[in-house]
Parts: sequence; structure tokens; C-alpha cells
Amino acid sequence: SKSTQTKQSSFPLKQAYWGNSFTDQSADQQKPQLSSRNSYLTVMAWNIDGLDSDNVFDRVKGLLSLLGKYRADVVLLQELIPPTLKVLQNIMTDYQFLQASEEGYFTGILLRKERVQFLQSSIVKYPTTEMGRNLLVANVSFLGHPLCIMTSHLESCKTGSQERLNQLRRVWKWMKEAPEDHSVIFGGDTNLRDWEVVKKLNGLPDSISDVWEMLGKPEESRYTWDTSINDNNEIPNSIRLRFDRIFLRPAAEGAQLRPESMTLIGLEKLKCDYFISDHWGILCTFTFEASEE
Amino acid sequence: SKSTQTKQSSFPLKQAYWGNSFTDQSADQQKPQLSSRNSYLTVMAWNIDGLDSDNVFDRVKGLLSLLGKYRADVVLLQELIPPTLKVLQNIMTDYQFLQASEEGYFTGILLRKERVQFLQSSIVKYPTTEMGRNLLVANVSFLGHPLCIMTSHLESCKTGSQERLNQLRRVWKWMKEAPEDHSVIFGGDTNLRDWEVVKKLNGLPDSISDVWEMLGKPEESRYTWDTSINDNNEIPNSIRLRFDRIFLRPAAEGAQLRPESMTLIGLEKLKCDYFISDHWGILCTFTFEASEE
DNA sequence: CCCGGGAGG
DNA sequence: CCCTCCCGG
Repeated sequence: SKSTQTKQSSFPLKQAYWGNSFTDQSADQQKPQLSSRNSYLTVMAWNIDGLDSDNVFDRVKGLLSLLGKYRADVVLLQELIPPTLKVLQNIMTDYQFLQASEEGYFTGILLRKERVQFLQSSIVKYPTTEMGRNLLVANVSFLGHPLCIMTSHLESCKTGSQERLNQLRRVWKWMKEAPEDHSVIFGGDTNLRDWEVVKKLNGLPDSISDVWEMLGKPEESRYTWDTSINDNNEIPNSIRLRFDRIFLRPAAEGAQLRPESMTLIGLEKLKCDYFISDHWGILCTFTFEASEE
Repeated sequence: SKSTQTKQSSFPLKQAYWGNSFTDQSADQQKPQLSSRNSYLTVMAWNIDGLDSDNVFDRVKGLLSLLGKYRADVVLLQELIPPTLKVLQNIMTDYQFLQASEEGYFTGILLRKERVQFLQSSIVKYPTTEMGRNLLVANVSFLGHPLCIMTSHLESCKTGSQERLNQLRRVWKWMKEAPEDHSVIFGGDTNLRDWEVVKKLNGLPDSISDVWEMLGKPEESRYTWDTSINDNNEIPNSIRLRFDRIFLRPAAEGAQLRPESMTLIGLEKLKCDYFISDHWGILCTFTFEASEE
């Protein structure tokens, strides 16, 4: 099929991310930016389908374009691969990169340096994964608020159900056990089917919420994997699933993180007649509000 | 491969069943038989793999040989097909035949006339079977004891799990709801995996027992489908499953049916280097004992 | 990374 | 009538 080399001029990639100012990056840092002035926290979560080697250059360019457009405070990526990571690191110099592995495909947390202060990170193993999956955790500070940021790519496929749910239980355990002064945000590709959460796990733990549900289950941001629109995988049947999810565990006291909006991104086809990924990305905004206490 | 016609002389088939006395069947009826004098109830259950068209003549001959050797009071067959049924009916004139269908493959109950008095029978539909399966039920009298005899071939394959368990629930319901003065015996190819009963159904209902378990789970009669020995299907992996099971629901009062033994049959290869079936048959003996009340 | 069916082990 | 892999839909 139409495989493409990643090795091409980085000019169009830089331009995709930095826009016309890419020859003078200081211009960007000087120009006033809405998001660096406000107290909204923006989080992007996206499985960028690094395992698909078709149209890689165009897809990375499209990805950089959206990363540059939204410049989320926290970016949670799944299915990063080394060459793509290298490109992003070279170009997104305003972000700090954390990665869950060095090889294969893996997750990454990107922290916008001017907004998010990195404190520490760790990698939690899933002892029985057959797909090399794990949980990447970062403790950060955002405008003085302590945050615990997590991402993962839970075991794939319907047949991975049992393992996936074990992984999810582990994620929830770590969310619950994070320092209680931290707001905890998990975002990633859970590969969950609704019935798995409802019937196998009897719903979410008391302290953890699904951000999409908190926002009233908006239909337009429900399905993050949707073959009725996305034909990257050439699947003739229309199948729509909410694989990608954001979970929130509030801090015990202090300012409370409240989800404000969730939109899907990556919905537009590239010129090469391909989508950036077979998943849509999630773009989420949160605000801090005073605790009721 | 080595398909064989069923249409051959019935001479060797008759001889297989009746032995050297087949030219004078009255001889058989005259000679004293242990089983017709005692109060043991013998039950055979066997999926005879009618869907396999290889070596049919030799396999039916081998089957008749064992049917003639044991002359069980009740024979429960699965995967009967019309030509095989016709052969058995022609030869086993000492049995009454009940069949669950006229076409395709189906189950049958064979009642040894001199020992078992037929009263009535019925066929229970499985409304959502995709394989034409059903439950065949016969009410009979054995030495004055009322019995309800059932057989079925539950939905096959791992992928049939959901449907299979629904069918099993239906079987158990009918067993529980049989007249309480009847002892109820189900025997057949359940296609069950142990975990389905334990984890999906939380074990057997209170009133119903698995005869193999009642006998102390003898290892030598555990696996009725065993590719480590049986190569009819040419499966290179060794897989052993307890597909074929006997369930017992005791009568509420009166003489109680107690399982005495369970052995597997059909373990010997035919001269054609093939087994009678890909399943072993089950041969079970029961005794009646006075109720404790 | 959906689903089902078919081939090979 | 096991399982896994692969392919097509």
C-alpha cells in the first residue's frame, strides 16, 4: 500500500506546528497566548496509531498541526513509536516529554513547560500484559495546583477483556491511592466496551468519575473509534466504540477540578485521503473552582 | 479421504450386534441375561459423530458391536443421521426408538423393550439455537420405577457458549419440573467447559447432580473428548474436555437411584485405524435403594 | 483494531 | 469439534 518514509525535510513539519513563525520561535514565545494567561487546564488524549505505517509523514504533519493549534497543557499520547517521538521532540521544544518505553510502541506524556511544572514520574507495570502495556504517571504542578497525570493503552481487542479489566482495576487503584491533595487525571485508550464497566466491574469506584459522563454524555464526543466515518482500517461495517476515556479523581480539599468541555479532534481527512489516526483525539478543558468546604 | 458407503450387506452388522446367534434371534431372547434378571439400570450416552462421513460402515459396525455387548437399558445417542438410524432400527429389534428429528443430525433415545416400558415422549425446542438442537424427553417405567429420560446435544464450539448455557438452563428447568415421583436422568453431549458451569452458572442447581462428580470424579472416566488419544479429527494439539455428562435429579420419595459406576467406551481403534467416534461413549450403571424416609 | 469464516496445525 | 492465524467484509 501507500507506505511513506518519515525521513523528509522537517521544514513542513516545523511549519505545521509553529506556523509561519517557525523560523523565529522566539516570536511564538513572545506573542500573548490566551491559554497561557488563563487558568483553564487543557488536556489532549490521543492514540495516534503508530502501528499503522501508511502515510506516516502526512499523518505526523497533521498531528503536529493540531498539537500546534491547541497547544494543550497536557498531551497524553498512545502508540507513539521511536521515529515519531523523535520528530515531536525535535519540533515541540516548548514541551517536556515523558515516555513509557524506549522501543516498540508506547505511551507518552507531554507537558507544556510554560504552564506545567514537572515534579516526578513513574511507570507502573501490568504484570500479565501480553502486549507490553503499562501505566505512565507524572506528578506535576499547574498554576500551583498539584496534579497527578496518568496515561495508558489498555490491552486491546475483545479477546483482551479479562486482562484489560485487570489493568483498569490497577489504574483505578493508583488513582485512588494518589496523594489526596492531588487532582488525578487519567486519559488514554482504554479499549473498553461499555458492558465491561457496567456488568463486569459494576461501574466506576465512588471516588472516580468518567469525564464524558460528567459532561452529560454528549453524543457528539461519544465515539472515539468510529468506522462509520474513519476508513483508515478499511472496515466495511459501521462500528462505533468509546475506547478513549478520561477519568478524574478529585483532590480531597482545595480547589476542585471541574470538566468544562470535551471535543473530538482529528476528524478531518488529510490530503492523502487518510485520517491522522484510526482513533479520534480527545480535547478536554477543565477549570479550578473553590471547594465547597 | 476414506469415505465409505453405508450400503453394504447387513450381514456383518447383524453379526456385530447379535453375535453368532443373529440367524436365530429367539435364541438371544431365550438365553438368560444377567441384566434382565437384576435391578441395575444401565445407561449409555454417546455422540456417535454422524457428521463425519469417513469409515461409516466400519464405525456403525463397531457401534453395533458395543451396543450388542452392553445392551444398556437406555441408550442416548447424539449425532444420529437418518441412514445410521435406519440401520440401527433394522438390527436392534429389541429396542424401541425415539428420535428428536427426521432430518439432518439429531438425538435418539433407545429403550430396551424387555426392561423399559415406554410411556410418553416429547421434544422441547431451544428457541434460539443456530444448530437445530433440542431436548428429547421420555417418560418410562423401569421395573416399576418411574423414570424421566432426557438427552440433548447442546450448542457446539467455544463460540456457542452463551447459547449453550441458555440451553443448559432450560434442561435443568425441565429436570426440576419433572413429576416429583420420577427419577430424572439426563445424558448427552453438553459441550460444556468446566468454567462455564462454575463461573457462569455458579454450579449446578441444588436438586441436580453430575453423576461423574457423585462417583468421586474418577480421572479415568473424566474426558470424553480427548485428542491426545483420539485422532479422528487429526488435531495435532492434545486437548481433553468433559463434553459428555450425565445429570441426575432424584425422585422426591420412594426408591432412590444411586450411580454405581461410569466407564468410557469406544476407546479401541477399529481395523480401519479409526475410532467409532471422536467422542468416547459413557456407560453408567445405577441401582435403586430404599429411601431413608 | 470491528466481526466472521476458512485453513492449517 | 481444539486452537491460532489470516483474510475479507
